[in-house]
Amino acid sequence: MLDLKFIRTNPEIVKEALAKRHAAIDLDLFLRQEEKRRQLLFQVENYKAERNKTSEEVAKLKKSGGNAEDLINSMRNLGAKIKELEQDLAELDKQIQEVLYTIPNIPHSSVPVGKDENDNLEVRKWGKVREFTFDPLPHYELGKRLDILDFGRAGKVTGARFTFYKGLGAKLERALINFMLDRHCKKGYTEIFPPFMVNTQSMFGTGQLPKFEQDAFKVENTDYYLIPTAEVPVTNLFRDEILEAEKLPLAFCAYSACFRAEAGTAGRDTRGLIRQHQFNKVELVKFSLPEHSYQELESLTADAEAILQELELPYRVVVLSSGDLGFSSAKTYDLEVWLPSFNTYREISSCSNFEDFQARRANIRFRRGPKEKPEYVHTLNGSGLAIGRTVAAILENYQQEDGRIKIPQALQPYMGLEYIG
RNA sequence: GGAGAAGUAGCGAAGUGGUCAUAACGCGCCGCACUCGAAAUGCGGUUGUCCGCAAGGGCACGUGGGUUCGAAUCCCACCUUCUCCGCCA
Repeated sequence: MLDLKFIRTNPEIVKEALAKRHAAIDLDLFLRQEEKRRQLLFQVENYKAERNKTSEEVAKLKKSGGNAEDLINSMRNLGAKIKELEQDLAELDKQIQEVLYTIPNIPHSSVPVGKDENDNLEVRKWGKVREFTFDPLPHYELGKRLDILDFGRAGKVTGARFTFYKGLGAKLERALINFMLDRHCKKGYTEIFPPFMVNTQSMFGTGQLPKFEQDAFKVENTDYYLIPTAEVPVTNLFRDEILEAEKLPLAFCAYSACFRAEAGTAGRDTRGLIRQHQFNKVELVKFSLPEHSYQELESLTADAEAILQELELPYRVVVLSSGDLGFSSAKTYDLEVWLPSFNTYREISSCSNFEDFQARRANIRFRRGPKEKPEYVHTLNGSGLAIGRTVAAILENYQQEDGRIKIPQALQPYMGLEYIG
């Protein structure tokens, strides 16, 4: 969420940001309400100051044995008036918050202005796309033939967009999780194994709520949501806390299952591992000083890229245009891996700098020194990487003419073999 | 799920209707003094937030309501933690 004071003093910047994102929010109405709120607040506080003063006099009078009846009677009206105004204020507050909570972050100046994903800009490309001497199969076809992925029975047992991994398929998934966590830990990330459910407050803190409720799975009769990414529990680790500046940056990596309702994607990527209601992911999360967050974004992105490089999977990096940028993000790089069956690059990681947008929602702050005012940290995160899509990429890119799958060199110690099949 | 206890500053803790909330007292932390230096000792300082150019004022004692002229204090609901019982991997 944006700073209310900032919106008030820089309405033009906010309007421009909203336009870049094609977000329809009536900022002028919002600002008028906000003005009204401040007037009301001022009035209520004046009344309260009067009440406090009089109450003190009552106390003094009673202590010295005097009669306070008149004062007490005169205060009855004031109390009622305060209560009434406070109700008005609460109502106005609610209206303002409803809008405030749906205003997206301001895109960073380096973000290309654009309409949608078609305006994303390629930043760099890595690796050589393989030339096949035979017709490559899609990963779901390979998975079925090798008997390592079972989509049909998952449909029976649970429903569409779920998968059973089996035998070496299951082992490959597990090997990738361990491989990625090991690599990130070696680079200084602290491993976290988070809860896979979080409460409403946490979902609000990272920006999933209130706007994107329909994308999440809620556990009935509880205040819990299945996490759509480990970003949510890990970023909320320090909610309502004040960190010491010397401890920053903090870097965490976390494996978790991720649960997404995938609302509005009916008919898209219905086959295979690309779009599931449940998938595994290793996530990177950083808490940074504001002045370092953009260099942290570069290094976090590089850390995610390093996994693809070690696995020798061709990929490219794109910077998302303002129209494609996520709600909470100020700048996002997507890593897209080459998938032969799609004959294109598909997203396998998304690395974002949220600046203080999440920190303000979740109230995560730091202090530069004793006596200094607390400031909001900058939060960042990125997939490092999505496991299911990595499995798909390995199956497709490493398939052999005889139907076997070669295991990437770096992963062989984790798999204990060179080929599946 | 049942019974009991507790939630106040970084930690421990006092306060049981009004001059006790910039919150006693203790520990910790920071500064100063003493010292060659340190320990010990002494003195001082140590919550956050909102409105306001400022002066000044408001709010917060787990959370939300209620009673009252006035609530940390009384009442109700909820949350969390601890102890015991039950169940369970």
